[in-house]
Amino acid sequence: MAQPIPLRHAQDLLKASCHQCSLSNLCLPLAVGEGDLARLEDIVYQGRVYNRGDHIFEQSDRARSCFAVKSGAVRTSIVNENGDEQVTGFFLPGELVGLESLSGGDYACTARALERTSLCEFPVDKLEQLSGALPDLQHHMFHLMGQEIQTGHQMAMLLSRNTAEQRIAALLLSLSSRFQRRRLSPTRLTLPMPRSDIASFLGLAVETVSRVFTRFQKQGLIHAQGRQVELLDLPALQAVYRDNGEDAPRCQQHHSQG
Amino acid sequence: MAQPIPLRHAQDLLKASCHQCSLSNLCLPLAVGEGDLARLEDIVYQGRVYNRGDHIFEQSDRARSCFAVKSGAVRTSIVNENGDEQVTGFFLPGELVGLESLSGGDYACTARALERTSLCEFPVDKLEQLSGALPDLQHHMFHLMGQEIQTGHQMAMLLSRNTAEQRIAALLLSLSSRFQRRRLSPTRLTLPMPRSDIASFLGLAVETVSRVFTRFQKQGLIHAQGRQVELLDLPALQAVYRDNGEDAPRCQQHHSQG
DNA sequence: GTATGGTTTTGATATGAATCAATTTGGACG
DNA sequence: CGTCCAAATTGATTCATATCAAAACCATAC
Repeated sequence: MAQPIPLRHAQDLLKASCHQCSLSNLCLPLAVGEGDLARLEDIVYQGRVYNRGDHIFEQSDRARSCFAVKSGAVRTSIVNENGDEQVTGFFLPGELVGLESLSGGDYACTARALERTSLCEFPVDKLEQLSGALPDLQHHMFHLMGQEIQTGHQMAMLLSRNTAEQRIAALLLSLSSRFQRRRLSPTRLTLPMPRSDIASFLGLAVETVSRVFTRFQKQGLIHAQGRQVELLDLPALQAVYRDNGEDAPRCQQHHSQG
Repeated sequence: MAQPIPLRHAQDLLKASCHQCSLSNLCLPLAVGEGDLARLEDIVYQGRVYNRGDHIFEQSDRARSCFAVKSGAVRTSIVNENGDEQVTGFFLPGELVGLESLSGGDYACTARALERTSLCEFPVDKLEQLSGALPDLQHHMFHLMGQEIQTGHQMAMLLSRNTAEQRIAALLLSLSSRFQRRRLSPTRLTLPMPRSDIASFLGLAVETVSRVFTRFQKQGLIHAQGRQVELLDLPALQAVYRDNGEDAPRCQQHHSQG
């Protein structure tokens, strides 16, 4: 049942046409010049569509590819030796999942679709080969991986130094700006993940996440209806993230009560 | 005073001789064939020696190089917008510091020597160039960066799911195996960092670190005398890391109450 | 329309680690 | 050899969040 790489039918093995992709300015194609784009298209497969819960790759399977999200959303998670799982990332359209697979060996995490999702698949060996030939692509891969390392450090900071409120504010703000990057509303979001995934990702209990959502709502920072979230006061959320309980607000912005 | 990149005297700008370096089997040279080693040596500078506390590079400075530790130890840290600092990593001989600098732009963290330390310096532009020419080197760079991303995820897991005891056990075990890689004793370590750095790295208060050390000592897991630490019972430490408070020990190992 | 199972919310309580406060240790240096 | 300052330890108390328990909500299926 669980295939390392999903079985594909012939008609699914479509060469992707980055030229026509609306995400090309967010995704790998942005790294290569018009002239070399064809060579990137040569190695990419437009994969099948995944339904909610479908696994894209599984921890410990041989790492063959990394994936770009075309539509939908992906979450990655790792399971430690004790068997408990932690969500390690959420990936939205235009973002690359499984960059660690470039380390060779096996996938260090499991990737699943959070909703109906379509992906482009980049076989690591070909991607590596092409990177050797296209300095711009190599540069961009280094860039992306470096970013991912930095994100990890930010995450460590968030997890070890920040309160539940700050962590959730940070996540909402991150999602907001990533939505904006795609020219979607930065204030009206539909969260692709359940509260439990948010909790796992932020190192909190589900109950805490729920409580913070209601607290934010009561404070007028957000309006949340299940997965529909409206960010009513971005500056205030930023303030929460920055100096949650701190007495002295650094800037002139302070959020309204009620 | 604070130089982005330390000033060097002419005699310090020595071409490194990876051929003769005892760490070549742990460091970048291991990636390139005997024939290409000279090309790597061409781009590496054997930097000056750093004293305890010397900064190697500073957050927000232009990222020009990454560094391999030859001897001594390095710690990296980031400072967030609130101004509080978090230690993000410790680097021992044979390990590469500042891989994120390959993302281009500025350093995302500050690196300082924890003790008298000597480093080799790899200018990122040249390293990138050479990676394009030497597939094995490129492969290795991807490998290292992928590893670093994975380490980040492990860290996130540790910080959000594990108790103080588990975090400290994990750190001691990590140091132990990294010492062993260098053919040093895996049980008698001299910690290169103060308790406060351990605390910051693991997201704990110094007091907690101190308490756990004494607790471990009382339980006969370690013998600690300041920075001198002897790991008396590695399997027990592993057990602590795995299933700290859990009722049912998974394996046959249970530690003695000493 | 009503049953069903998972998700989310809410409440009460317990607890691990932070914080505050003080003491001890140990190395650097005159 | 004693002084000094930073690092480390120990103790008492507080607090944020986990945990336990239950209710409410919501989508889907029947």
